[in-house]
Parts: sequence; C-alpha cells; structure tokens
Amino acid sequence: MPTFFEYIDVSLPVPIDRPFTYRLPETLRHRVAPGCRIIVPFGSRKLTGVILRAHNDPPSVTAKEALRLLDAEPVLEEKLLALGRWVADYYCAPLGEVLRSMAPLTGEVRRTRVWALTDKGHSVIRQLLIGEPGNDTAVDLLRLLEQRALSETTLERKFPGAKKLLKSLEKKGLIELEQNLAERDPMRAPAARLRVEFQGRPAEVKLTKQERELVAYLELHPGTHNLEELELLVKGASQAARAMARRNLLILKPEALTADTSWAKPRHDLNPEQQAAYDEIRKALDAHHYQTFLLRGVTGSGKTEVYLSAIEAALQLDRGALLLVPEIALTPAMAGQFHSRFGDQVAILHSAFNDSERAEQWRRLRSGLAKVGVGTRSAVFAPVANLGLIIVDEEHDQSYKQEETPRYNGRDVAIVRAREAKAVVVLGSATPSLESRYNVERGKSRLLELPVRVGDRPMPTVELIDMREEFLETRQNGLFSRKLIEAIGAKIESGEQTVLLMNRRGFSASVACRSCGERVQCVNCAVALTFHRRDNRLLCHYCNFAQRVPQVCPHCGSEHIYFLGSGSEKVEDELHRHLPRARIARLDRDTVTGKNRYEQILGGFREGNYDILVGTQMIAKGHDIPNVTLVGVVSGDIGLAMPDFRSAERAFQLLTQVAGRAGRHSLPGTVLIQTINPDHYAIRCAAEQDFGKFYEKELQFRRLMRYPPFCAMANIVVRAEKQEDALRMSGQIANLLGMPEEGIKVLGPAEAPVPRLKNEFRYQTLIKAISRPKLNELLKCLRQHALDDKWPATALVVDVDPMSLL
DNA sequence: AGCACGCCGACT
DNA sequence: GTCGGCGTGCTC
Repeated sequence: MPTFFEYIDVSLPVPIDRPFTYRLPETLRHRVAPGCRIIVPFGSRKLTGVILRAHNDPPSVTAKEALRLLDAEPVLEEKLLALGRWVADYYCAPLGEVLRSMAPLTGEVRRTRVWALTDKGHSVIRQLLIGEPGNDTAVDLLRLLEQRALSETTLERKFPGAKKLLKSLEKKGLIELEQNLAERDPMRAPAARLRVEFQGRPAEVKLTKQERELVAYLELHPGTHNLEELELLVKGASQAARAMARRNLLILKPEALTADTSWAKPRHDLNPEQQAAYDEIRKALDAHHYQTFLLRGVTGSGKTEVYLSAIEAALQLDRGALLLVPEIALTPAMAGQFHSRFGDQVAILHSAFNDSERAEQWRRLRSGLAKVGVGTRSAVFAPVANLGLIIVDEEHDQSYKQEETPRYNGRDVAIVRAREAKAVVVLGSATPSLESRYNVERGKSRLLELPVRVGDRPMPTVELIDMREEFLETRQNGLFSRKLIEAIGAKIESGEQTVLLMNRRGFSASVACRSCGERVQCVNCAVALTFHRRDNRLLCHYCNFAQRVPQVCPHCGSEHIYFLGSGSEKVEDELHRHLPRARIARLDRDTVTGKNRYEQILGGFREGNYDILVGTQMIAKGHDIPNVTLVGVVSGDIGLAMPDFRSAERAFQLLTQVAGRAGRHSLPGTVLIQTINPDHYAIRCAAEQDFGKFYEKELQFRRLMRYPPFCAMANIVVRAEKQEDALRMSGQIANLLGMPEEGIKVLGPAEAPVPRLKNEFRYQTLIKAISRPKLNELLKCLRQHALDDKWPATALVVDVDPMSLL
C-alpha cells in the first residue's frame, strides 16, 4: 500500500449518485483517509464532501484539485461509512446525501457569497477619495466594500434596493461576487446558547450607551452570564455583547450544555420485573453478541430505570452506549436525568443544536471523552466508540422516520448498526409497532415485559363514551358529553388536573358554503383550509398558506359561509363557556411558538397554574405530570378514517399513550374517551388497555391485506408543478410496473391522498414485495429509468418502509 | 440541488 | 436598444 495518493474519490451532497475524482495537492497526499471531509470545487461552487477512497488511478476526465482537508482523522470511521452505504442502498438514496445527514460537521463550513471590490474598483474609489466627498449611494457602497467584502443581504439592509446597483457596478467591472468559506461564526448563535465572560473594564474605549449599561451590570455581577438571561436584565445586552466581543472587549463562548439536574430522580431499586428484564439484557451484553430485545412495558412501568441500568452495565464492560429518543422527548429535563447519572460521559445530540454544538458533542464521543450518546433520530450515526448497547425508546414513534431524503428509520438503522458492532439493541415501548412485535414471533427479537406500573400503582380506568347515544339523549351536537364536563368540573373542585386531547389544531376543520357545498381549499394544496380564530385566518396545515376568511363563497358568491368540525382552539373556547372558572392552557403547534414554549406551558401546568391542559398529540408524549387524574379524549375517532394502513395502529397508540398520562403518581387515574366508533377494535383495545388483543386483530388485518410486516413495502411518488408532467411520469411508472413479476404487487399509480401539495401535483404507487431484495431491485430500476429519461432530480420520491402515505 | 448559459417580452 | 424573465444542461 503506498502511503502517497494522487487522487481521491469524493462523495458530495448533491443528488447525483456517484463519487467525483479530485487531484490532491502535494501537501495533502500523505494525509488523506476515507471518511475525512474535504472542500472541493464543484462547478462554480465549493462543497464539503467525504472522501470515499484515496488512490493513484488517473481518471478519464481531468480532475480538479481539492482545496482544503478539514479532518486529520476520519470523521466517519470505516464502520460508519459502511453503515452509510447500507442506508443509501436500502433506502435508495444518493450516498452523498446520506453522508451529509450522518456527519453533522459537513455544515461546519458555511458557504457565503460576498461582494468585493475588483482591482479596478479599488483604483476608482481611490481616485474618488481625492475628490469631493461623495453623496451618491454607489460611492458610499463602494467605500463600504473597500473596508470589507459584504453579503448582498447586509448591503440590502444598509442600502435598500441595492440589488440593482450591485448588478450595474458588476457590469462596470468595479465589483465581483466572491466565494467565501466562512467558518461558522459562534457569535451569531442565539443568545440562549451564549455565555458572556467579562474580564474587567476595558481601557479607554468608546462605548455606546447600551454597552456602558452592560459593563455596569457585569461589574456589579462578576462571573459569566447566559446572554439570553442577561437580555432580560439589561436592555439590548445581546447586541451590545456581540459588538463588544467583536472588538475583543469581552468574550462570548458557546454555552456548555449544562443539564438541568433538578429533575434527576434518585436511583431506586429495580422491581422484580425490571430486574428480570435487566438480567436478560445484561446476559446478552456479557456474551458480546448481537441481540435485539423488545421491552414492552405499560405506561408508568419504569422502562427508564431499566435503560439506565443497562447503560451502566455496558459502561462497566467498557463499552459505549446510545440512547435514541423521539424528537419531542429530548428536553433539558431528560438530558438532566442522564447527566446526573452519568456525568460528563454523556453527549447530548439534538437536531436543534447548531453545527458547532453538534461538532463538539461528536468530538467528545469520538475521542472517548463521552461514552454515552443520547439523542434523536440522527444520533444513531453518532461515533460512539466500542458500541455495546443501543436503546430505542418509544420505538413505535413516527419521528424515527426521516420524512425527507434519505428517508431512513432510525430504529431500523440502529438494529443494522448493532448487528455489525455485535451490540445489544433494546426497543422500548408501551405500544410496540406491529413490525417489532412480529419480529419476536419470527425469532428475530426477544420479548421482555413490564406488565405492571412501578410501586404497584393501578392502571387508570378507561371508559368509552358513545357520542351517538349522547346525541340521541340530549339532541345536542356538542363537543363534550355531559359526563366529561361533570368529571372535569369535579376535578377542578378537588384541586386535581385534567389533560384533554383534541388531535387537530385550529378552530374548525374547514369552511364551507351552504349554497354550493364547496369547501375553501388551499391555493397550493388540494386540502381544506383550517380556520384559526386567534388570528382570524384560514391556514393550510400542509404548506402554511394563510388567507382571510372570505365574506362570500369564492365559487358561487353566496354569503352563507359556515364552519365545519372542530380543533383544539375551539375545544379551549367551548371549555371556557362550560366551565367559566377553569384555568385552561393549550399545547399545540399554534401555542408552542418558540424553542422554550413547550417547556414553559408544560411547566406552568405542572406547577398547578392551570386546571386543564388542552392539546394535540403533543400532550400524549409529555412528561410526567403528578397531579393529573383525569384524561379526556374529545374525539377518539380522528385519524381512524385516514386512507393509510397504519391508521388503526396510530389511533391505538395515541389513545393508549394519552391514557397513560392519567394517575401516574399517588392518585388513581380516570380516562374518558368520546367516540362514535366504540366498537372499532383500535378504540376498544385502547380502552381495555389490551395490547395483546390489538396486536392479534391488527396482525390479522395486515396478513389478510399483505401489508407490512407481511411484505416489504415502498411508496413511489412522482411530483411536478405541471399536472401533465406528473401524469406523464406516473404513466411511465405504470408501464414499467405494468406486468409485475411474481412476488410483487403494485397498487396504482393513483392520485396521492393529497393530490396537490405545495403547488405540486402528486401521483403515488405502492409496491408490495414478497422479498426485500426483489423490492430493492425494482426500485433501482425505477431510479435508473428516471435518470435515463432525465426526470428532474426531485420528481421521483422513493419511500422505503413508509410510515405515512401522505 | 445550484448555478451558468442562452433565447424572447416590457422598459429607460 | 437593454434588462431580466426562467427553460436547459452540467457539475471530477
């Protein structure tokens, strides 16, 4: 093996599924290795890619020279690179895009384009300076650029309408656009993630009023401060601090991930069921074999304690561990729990972190400083050394599936990664996915059960309320049954709290015309707009398009507009009417506006500032709220009618999870589910809290219909702005799949459930295959066809193992 | 996906 | 006449 390489093959984050060959400058020839990131010229751009191979085979085309190596050590070590290849192959995604979503550091280098003076520009401005002070914008602009190259946005802010001016100056050859590879400026991080360090009054510098105020405060309060908190105490602190940091008058550094340890629970002993589950996991860890476990524990059965003990066991064996959690579960409180147990050995990986924060966590794991990674979906790629254990909490959760290319499922990637690493996987859930549960029957996974709640707390009692009967008895088509209102009222009297699920946001589901029956639809999507009363607008829940409520019907001009169906906003509203004294909080995407709003609202509820928490499915996954003894479900039916083979499973999971919010501490809980389908098995099984029965029923349906887990499935969507293009392409799909071979079943192509989305027409085809390789082969054919026929890069969407068909 | 190059309508 | 619209084609 030569130690000098002239060429490298680089995978780039572009939808062109092949590596590109570059020549290495002399200085880099002995320093490169597969898995390192490198900056290369690509067309007129500069891109960061990952080196796949270093070699000495001259390419057929002349190779450009690579620009800059970013890593001395591979950022994606061999096994992770192999995992990336597996993901690209299995999910039919370009390798470059897979690697981009694996290595968070790719974004560390930001591409900016800035306007800079040309040599001619420099000389022109010098001549002008000799003359009179200019009063024309072009001159001012050039003078500004003489000091520093600036981005178009910055210039536009200083000189409104600068865009035109810039173009004409470019024509005159005075300025040019320059590629600027700026390292991400830490000072631009949000205030919440910055800490101010002050070292005493600077000597003899002019400060603005705001800066003086900031200095005054810092002098009175020595030590370091979080910039966001400072902002609340000193007006304009953020701006002043940033300005001062640029002049080196104080130091701004990224906030260390200080965990909130106030929520850490003392370690308690495992109960017999937990101990038994732990023992099994421990045995597998000791054996150093690959093994998957399905840990099915009812809500409140203490799965987390088992996780913590298992991680401890892995650490004792000197192996690393990964814990994956759903998006919504990774909160400071959760991070705190792990921090207090494992200290600095934990690295927290969250998609909301910016690149430098993520890079820091990656480095800690890679260097072995941290041995436990805790994070959301993409954390499955975290460089944990000597990986021994991967835990996937709430494994059924939809957020493990990435809904953009590469459309991987973090849970499934975890299993593949563990198999290669001879590691143990623990999939935990109160409501496992059908696939995972079925894998137990197939012998691919071992079942561990926690059938009772910790501390012998009883399961909540669940009652169905038949809203059809309610209507017959009251002749009123209200949102709430008498029973639910009475129950909530009683809880307010006794000082206990209620959680109320309404799984649709907004005020009313749609707006329709009494005269012609048409519903008001989104201009971009084939979807009814939802009325949001707070801002008195109609909103599209798919593309966020908003419009005023029309006075007359847009179709027939009639004035008889009316509102249909209800959402969480209306639930809150009507609740105020029924229970005027109740203090109500609402938790949905409309009220959770900022990063902290979710915690704020939930925190306020936990502290007892509210009697009732109304919300969408967000509340089903929230944290333990001790004083909640009543859970109400306004409509258990929403979602059941969705054209999706998983709708029953999802309804069951949601109802079971939300029911689990009731009575988790010393008080027993009650759950009231309103429904017009009380006989539907998903609803009945949820009411009986009987996962086993639901599993049997649902499995029967899936087997009959040959849905997963009884087939390998993919959803093919073609999309185009023009309907004719979309139709043409889907016609070709139909031709290609017209005579499917044995073991392949094709449904479609047909209009997608939302035929128009974000201004694109969409047609979809479901493919069910008896074997995974057959499916994969077929999908490769389709992709090849799209390539040969020169379809636009985004026209074909291949979703392997789809979670949602929308 | 970007981004450049290239060919047709409304403006100084 | 030009500016600038976005269709088409390439990226080692």
